[in-house]
Amino acid sequence: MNISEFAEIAGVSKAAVSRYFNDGYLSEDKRARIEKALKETGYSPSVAARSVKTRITKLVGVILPKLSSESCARVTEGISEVLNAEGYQLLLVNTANNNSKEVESLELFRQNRVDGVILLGTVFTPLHQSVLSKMHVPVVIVGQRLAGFNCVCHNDRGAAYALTKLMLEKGRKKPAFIGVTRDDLAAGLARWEGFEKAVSEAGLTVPKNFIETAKFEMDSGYEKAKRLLSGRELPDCIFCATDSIALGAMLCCKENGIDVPKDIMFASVGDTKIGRAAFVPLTTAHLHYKTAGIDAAEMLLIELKRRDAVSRVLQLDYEIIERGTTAEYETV
Amino acid sequence: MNISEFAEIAGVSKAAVSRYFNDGYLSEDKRARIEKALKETGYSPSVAARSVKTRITKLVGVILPKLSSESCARVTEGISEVLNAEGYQLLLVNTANNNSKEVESLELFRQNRVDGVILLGTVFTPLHQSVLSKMHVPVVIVGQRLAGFNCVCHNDRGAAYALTKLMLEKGRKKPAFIGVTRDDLAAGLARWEGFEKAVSEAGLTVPKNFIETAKFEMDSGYEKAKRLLSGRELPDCIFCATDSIALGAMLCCKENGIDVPKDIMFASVGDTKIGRAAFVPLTTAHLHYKTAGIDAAEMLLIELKRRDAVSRVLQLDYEIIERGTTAEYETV
DNA sequence: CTGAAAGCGCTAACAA
DNA sequence: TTGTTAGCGCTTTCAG
Repeated sequence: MNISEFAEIAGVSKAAVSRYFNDGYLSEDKRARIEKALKETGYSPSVAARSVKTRITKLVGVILPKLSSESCARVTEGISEVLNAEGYQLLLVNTANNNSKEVESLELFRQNRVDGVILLGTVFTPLHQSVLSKMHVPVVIVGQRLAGFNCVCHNDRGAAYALTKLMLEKGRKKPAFIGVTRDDLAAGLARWEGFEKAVSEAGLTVPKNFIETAKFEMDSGYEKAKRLLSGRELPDCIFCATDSIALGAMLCCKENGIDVPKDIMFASVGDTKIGRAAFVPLTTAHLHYKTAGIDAAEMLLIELKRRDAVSRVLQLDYEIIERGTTAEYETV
Repeated sequence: MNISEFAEIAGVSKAAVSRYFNDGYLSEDKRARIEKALKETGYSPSVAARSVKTRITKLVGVILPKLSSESCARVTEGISEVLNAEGYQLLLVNTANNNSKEVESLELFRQNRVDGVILLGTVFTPLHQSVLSKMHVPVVIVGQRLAGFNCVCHNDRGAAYALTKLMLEKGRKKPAFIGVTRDDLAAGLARWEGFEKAVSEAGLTVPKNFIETAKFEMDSGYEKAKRLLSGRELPDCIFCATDSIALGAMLCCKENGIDVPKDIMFASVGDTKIGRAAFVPLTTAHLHYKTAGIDAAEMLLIELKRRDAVSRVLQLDYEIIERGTTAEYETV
């Protein structure tokens, strides 16, 4: 049914119906008649037709690297909560860690289809920059900071620093690092820098073979740990960029009869469920993922209202959660 | 820019442009001119305007109870993979376990906005039935079976049966059960039935206080286990409806000095990451979540093409993964 | 406060 | 093959 048919049934004009749905002037009489007809017919206006006129879609595009990653899912939950409450719907794109698909989706959104975009960023290429800067709708980036754009990000550097320091202060002298690609400025580079800072402040140096770069997966953490543990000398603590990586590495230790935390301490960033129930509960830095989603959505909402040119960066702090993987070892 | 302006720039008619984007007849000459202009201007047609005419949105609504649940995320990944490849986008609604929001979203989608709906179902009320049957677009339900609708579901009963049987065959005589609400016909009722079947086939009965109903969370599993363990007599094996619940319950055992699997064996359904890295690796039934998503998407795609009246039910089988929580205890 | 009427940007039937 | 033209369902002036 379209607006004309419905208007006829309700016994009012098309314009009255339109006004009913768009807070226009309307007498109580007409309003009542429309409401009655609404109940009878179940009519609801076509979103598409409305968008043609108003250029408003009430759609927000969300681009994320991996849906089944707990952190991404949490961010998206936060986004969804805020945006749904404001009558927006999420257009979700899961790039499956395919960087070029990120750009594709941006291109797709650049045209029309959405009122705004939230991008859970990973690695930014010049292509990203160029597409992003040509965007006609407001964009908020989550998890990364990109000059000139609205960002909600975490204190990756601080978290990595604090965790590494924690282990070194417990007397560990041979720290190792399993990170992710430093092309990822947040989870890769910043966490690396934090680790490095703590290490050098402690007057230590890390041999090259104590540094590994993994993928964002447990299996990869396992593999890298295997290499780490195959050397002549073992590290006595390992900082991992993510909980999954840490868990994989810990599994490798377990298999090789290496005791955690006695022989090797572990700490990583993320505070995902997996770390809590691990065979040795994982010391981690809680990042406020859901809050990041909420804040990003609110930032977007603000942009949607008053589009000013100034871009903002919001950094959320972390929280250290000490668990078994960094427990002091009691000398008997 | 709209189609008229673009047509002018390209030096062709509106119709030619429209045909270019809709596989109509077009001479090579015009095609080339349009492509050239496309590069220069970056024009792309308005999806909304197109939808008004064609009544096709290329949007599929996905309704799910909890985004940050690994199983839901996996299903959605599968859906996304298939649908994106066919040029569809996902309109995601996270109901946050709010059953009435499920109905609301269906209502929202019932009107227009989407070409089809995939519903990751939990508990169906009569209201669901009524809204679903009034849907104007094809619907596929994942994870539940609802008479008269297209469903992709798991063999919950079989998985629960097999896991319980596995523990009983290892000589356990006092099985307990931590499930979820039986209003959830799949994860609740069917898994309960599977458990019951194995138990009664073994000639055992389960005392009332060995049956608990938890929420879909680790904490809830913990709480319920606490009650279970506070009784005079302890169970010697516990079947849990989900991995999270099992993990929570196991954590409770650990705190109380109860050995897993020696004192109590555990098994549950889901095969989520969390179970693999647990302090005792969890015996579980792998449900093919991603495959379910893929199959559901394909089912929807078929419906989208030829809308016949017949509804189909696709049941995916499980796979038992034996790990430490059901390891034989060696009598020394 | 109301309704008629002119579009929004696109598609598709039609005649050429 | 092509261009003209009449809508798709809605919003929004504008004159009442």
